[in-house]
Amino acid sequence: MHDKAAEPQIGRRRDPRTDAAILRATLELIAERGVHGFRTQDVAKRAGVGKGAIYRRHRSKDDLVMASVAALVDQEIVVPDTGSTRADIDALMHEAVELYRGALPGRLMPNLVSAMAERPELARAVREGFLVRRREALTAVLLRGVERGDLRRDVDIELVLDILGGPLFYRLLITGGPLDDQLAEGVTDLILRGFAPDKPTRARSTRTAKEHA
Amino acid sequence: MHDKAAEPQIGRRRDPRTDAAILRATLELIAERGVHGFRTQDVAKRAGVGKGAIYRRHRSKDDLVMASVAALVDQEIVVPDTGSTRADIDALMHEAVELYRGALPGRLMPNLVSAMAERPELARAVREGFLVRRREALTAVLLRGVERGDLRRDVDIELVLDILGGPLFYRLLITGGPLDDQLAEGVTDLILRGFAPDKPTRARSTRTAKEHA
Amino acid sequence: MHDKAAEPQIGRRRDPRTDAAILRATLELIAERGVHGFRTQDVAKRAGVGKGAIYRRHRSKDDLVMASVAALVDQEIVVPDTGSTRADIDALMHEAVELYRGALPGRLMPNLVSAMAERPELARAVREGFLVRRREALTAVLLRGVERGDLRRDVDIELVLDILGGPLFYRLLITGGPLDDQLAEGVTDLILRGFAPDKPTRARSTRTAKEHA
Amino acid sequence: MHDKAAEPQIGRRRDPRTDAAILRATLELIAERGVHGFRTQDVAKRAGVGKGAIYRRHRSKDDLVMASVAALVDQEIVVPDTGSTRADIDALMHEAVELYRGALPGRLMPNLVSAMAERPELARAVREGFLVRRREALTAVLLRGVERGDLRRDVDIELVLDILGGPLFYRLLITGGPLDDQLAEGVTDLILRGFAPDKPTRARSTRTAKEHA
DNA sequence: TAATAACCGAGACGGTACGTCTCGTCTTAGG
DNA sequence: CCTAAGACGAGACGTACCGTCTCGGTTATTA
Repeated sequence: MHDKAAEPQIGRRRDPRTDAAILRATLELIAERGVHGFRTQDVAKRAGVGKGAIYRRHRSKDDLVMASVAALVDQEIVVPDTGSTRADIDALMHEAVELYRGALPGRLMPNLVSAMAERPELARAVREGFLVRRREALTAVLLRGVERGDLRRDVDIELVLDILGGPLFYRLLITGGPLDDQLAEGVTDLILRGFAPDKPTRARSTRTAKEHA
Repeated sequence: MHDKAAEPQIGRRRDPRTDAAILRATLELIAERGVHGFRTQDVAKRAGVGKGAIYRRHRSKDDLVMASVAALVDQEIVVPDTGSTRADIDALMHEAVELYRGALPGRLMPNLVSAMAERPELARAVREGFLVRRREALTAVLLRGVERGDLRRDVDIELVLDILGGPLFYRLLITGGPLDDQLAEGVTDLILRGFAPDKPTRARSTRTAKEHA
Repeated sequence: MHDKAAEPQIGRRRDPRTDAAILRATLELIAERGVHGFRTQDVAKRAGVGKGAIYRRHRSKDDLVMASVAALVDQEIVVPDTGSTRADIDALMHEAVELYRGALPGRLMPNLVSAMAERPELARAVREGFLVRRREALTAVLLRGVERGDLRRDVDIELVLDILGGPLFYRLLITGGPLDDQLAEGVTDLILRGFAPDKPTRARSTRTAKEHA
Repeated sequence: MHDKAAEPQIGRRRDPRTDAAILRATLELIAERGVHGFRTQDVAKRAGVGKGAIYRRHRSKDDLVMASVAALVDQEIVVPDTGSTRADIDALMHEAVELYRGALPGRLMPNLVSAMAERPELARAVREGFLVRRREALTAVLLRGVERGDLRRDVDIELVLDILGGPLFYRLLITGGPLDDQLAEGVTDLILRGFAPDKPTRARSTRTAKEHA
């Protein structure tokens, strides 16, 4: 958003429907013509607003794109609690796969990456406003896994998070490989196996192996 | 290159130093201002050439970007063969970490990602001209690991490659986390442990643990 | 004025101080920045009112300009009657010189001219509401001069009026020459000499009449 | 013109046909839609050029209008020499009347006036580049008239020039009165009669002196 | 006294022209 | 035919301004 300052108490208030219409039109146009293929004038026309209304809210076209993406991904994350560490991780991973397999995030994420590289404050906003929530949810699940004896006590949580998320983004952004359940399950499986406690905790590891089979 | 056809035999010949200066200036400017943030005019000025010289060689700005990147990544990859699967993987991973920690590729990659998303031919060029070679080197090492009994015979090579590379790009592009040896070794370690053959449980895992320590 | 209709009998009445403040601010801003150089928003700010208050009174910016000018020039003209034709003309001419030498009308007039050229109704308003009164006063004086025998009976009053007023505006608007008493007296003198009755001077008036015919 | 500086010696030269096409299109559009009623984009389209070509030559729309006018009025003035002072003055006056009666100058002059009031350097340019030539031609004719004995030796040339030109502009800009031969001849006649040498008629000058006192 | 209606300042709104900027091409004088 | 410099046509961008509308609140007349 352009003005994060508190709303002025006098004068006509900004119409929230205009806010929404602008973001909505932007997302539609990005999906139709690509991030650099649409015109601000088209956004204005489709949203039924003037260009001024757009630029009052977003300081540039890039900013508009970013805000639209942010609005799109601004959703609650529920920490799953099925009783099974594997099932919990799987739930979050499948959710992520679903999200990025969608048309819009798939087209937007690459541009977001480039914008983040050039604008640190945007990078911070995306990380703190979006990634952190997913990472916190995963962290909660992983810590329960440790408590439950499914994961080693000295597991490097940061590393696990990057291994869970990395391949997903790698395929989305770089290799173009498939974002599917197989990926999600392959990674989850590796984590559970690779970071399983060393000890002779047989019963549990057996169960894990069974679930995999 | 714009004209791959045979060089004309008459008239003044193109100066190869001009070719190089253009590519070099382009890479610098991409790193400084991003793929969409630099201007062809700037490339001309920095390279000390006219815009004509650029467009005689590259048919568009995107083409110029592609050629520059191609020139950058056009380097040999040696497949390491130390006798130890872990050491071989580590060698390749450390090399990659070194590469992306460097100034130019590190700043180039985020911009490249966004450009790739919009230009499939650029994406293909980058994948085939650059990634594929690293992946093939890793694949060779992994297959030797399988032969050697360090990895399961049914290991999903594609998945392993994505798990090896994913976290690296994830930190570079998204989280901003550190690109260091700890990351490289953590991932290598996980792969070797997670995809270790099941049966000969004890001896091997012990050895693996030792190597890690 | 926007609504010439009778004031509504219910609701809050328009504040006459607001009426005046708007006109005053408009005139100041026209003088400062020209007819096309000021903004309605500036008028509102300087008058301490909202834009709505302006547009409730004037249907457009041009209308506002017109009303402001009308308010400015809405002044009585007294027809002088000293007994001397020369003194009467001089009185009116000096008054005019004084008026246009002043800051506001002097700066307003050039802008007004351009606005008049594009808006016939403004031109008419200025002519009828302002010029006509001066011209009528002069006409009265001139007709008395004719009766008194100071001017020829067949004098072209319109032409005399334009010769009296023209040089004044010419200097104000075009040449930038001085608006001073010397100008006023020079023109007055010429009129009295050039349009003096023929009789007392035989040779000359005959020749003039011939040439004119 | 935007850049009065010397043309750079290297690079492509500005196309003089583009210069002319822009001015031509501008004049046409002014005639069709008025000075403020046309759009720069329309000029570009009609001239078959890009907006850049316009703004490379003229720093603003107003500047473009002015340059167009300047091009229009940039014509040689020939000093007439018929042997008759009256005929010489008449020739110049009729020429001026013809000029300002035309559609374009008639529509442009008012705007020029307003622009001159706001931009002293424009005012100077118009005066020195255009008015001065007419005034010099008239001055030459008047001085010959003095030599010839048709005008008083002590005639105030500046005043005469303003009386000759003033009524013309007054009607054009203010009163909207007719610009016709009658006006030209009436003014010429008055000058010749009013500034005729005193000598042959002593009584007159005495009387005039008395009235003035 | 309460309801009603028009006023008020502030400022967001839709619309539209402006002037800037960049791309990829073309033109010039020269190597 | 190459080169550097820079003008060219095209068209999107972000700004500025107009005249309208909305907001919370005030003022005056009617009921």
